[in-house]
Amino acid sequence: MASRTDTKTRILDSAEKLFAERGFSETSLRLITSKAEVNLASVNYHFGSKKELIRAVLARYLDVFMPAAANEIKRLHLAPEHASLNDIFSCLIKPLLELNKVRNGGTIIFLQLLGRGYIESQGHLRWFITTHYGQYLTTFVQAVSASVPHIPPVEMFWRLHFTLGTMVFTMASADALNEIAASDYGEHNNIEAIIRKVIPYMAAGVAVPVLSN
Amino acid sequence: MASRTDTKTRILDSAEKLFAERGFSETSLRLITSKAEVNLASVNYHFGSKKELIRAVLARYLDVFMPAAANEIKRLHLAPEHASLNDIFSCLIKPLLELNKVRNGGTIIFLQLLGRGYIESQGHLRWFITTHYGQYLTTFVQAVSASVPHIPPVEMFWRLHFTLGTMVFTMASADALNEIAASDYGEHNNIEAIIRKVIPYMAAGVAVPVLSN
DNA sequence: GATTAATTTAAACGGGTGTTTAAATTGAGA
DNA sequence: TCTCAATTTAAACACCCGTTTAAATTAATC
Repeated sequence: MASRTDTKTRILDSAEKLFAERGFSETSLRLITSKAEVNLASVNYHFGSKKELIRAVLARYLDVFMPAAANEIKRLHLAPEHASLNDIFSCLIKPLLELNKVRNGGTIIFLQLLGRGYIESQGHLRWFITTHYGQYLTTFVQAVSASVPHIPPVEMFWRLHFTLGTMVFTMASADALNEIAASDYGEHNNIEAIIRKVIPYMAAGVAVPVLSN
Repeated sequence: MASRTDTKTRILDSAEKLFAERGFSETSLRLITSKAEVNLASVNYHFGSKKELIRAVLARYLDVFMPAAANEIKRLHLAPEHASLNDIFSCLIKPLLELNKVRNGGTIIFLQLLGRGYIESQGHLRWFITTHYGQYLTTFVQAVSASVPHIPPVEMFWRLHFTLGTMVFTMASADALNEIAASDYGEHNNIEAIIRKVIPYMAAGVAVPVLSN
């Protein structure tokens, strides 16, 4: 049933790297299959279409990350003291970094894929994520809301999307930013360092008091 | 020299709307020219190439916005008291909203174009903006840095890019977010309301004290 | 009004895209 | 070992893209 390395796996491995680097619509199936050293038609044979390949690439990470993240949040709530926003965001670091064990560079690939997915207006990905992993998202949103009860729901809706934008944009351009930081300031960051930089920024923004003007 | 409405203008008007809505690479010249009711080849005749059209579309806004923004920042510094981060960010609101007078919906179109430009990895736009408007950007960065002197330059570099990501992502998905906010919370925001929501979020993130861990 | 330059036009060019087809090959199960 | 299903392959399909060409049209100058 399987050849050298599973053709399906070779395609997924090649696709996720290219998708993360250059985005979905900028990556052709011909490039993916040539890097994977498989036949062009095998993508449609195994996945049906490019859209379904994109979803499969993301699902491979979401299936690992989402349960692990939800678990961390649940554990956080077992502690008696009130969890801070920083705690909630920070407890996602471990599940994120563990993606590096699943695959080399898995963490940044996952975050970049997520970024590309939300940036490229392809609605099918938004739909796919919310219908398949919506429960996990709800858990997260509720945890955040509970930790800053002074923020009304509508305001929280906006701020969480601001946060999504911050994260997504940062990760999509992480490589470029890291290069500039290295050449201009001599600072070399790995993905964990960048995550640890962005969390306080996002937490402060979400928690800032609402002004009535 | 000019026909009905200048062909050049018809192309620019049609292009900026489509570019803002669906991104640069997802918008074909054929779509632009058919909506503008001009011939396909006229784009290459008047602008040379698609890339140069993209730059021309952005330049039309940057040439208005950048000097106006720099002027506001200069005026801010004439006041004796120390300008807060919120003040600095907020003084960009007026120049932004005045783009609505230049063209209908100009403000959001400009911000979305900016977002698309930074999101799509097309390096030629980054280069174009920094070489043609770099002095204005420097003015802005210096004003921000001076208002929160406790943030070291490297950290400021990262946080300003977090801010760029927040802004850019929010504007690129402003229409979608507004629809959700309306249907889920009954809240209808115009572009100014969204800007006034995101500024405190960004200001809080940029100013948050750096933790030594 | 004739001449010349600027602009518009329809058509084609060369290349890339995702997808489909039908034949060839491979791998198990009987 | 033969059979039949799963997989791989090369080729073609139909379509979209940005750009170029050369002829037709329009506008401006003398």
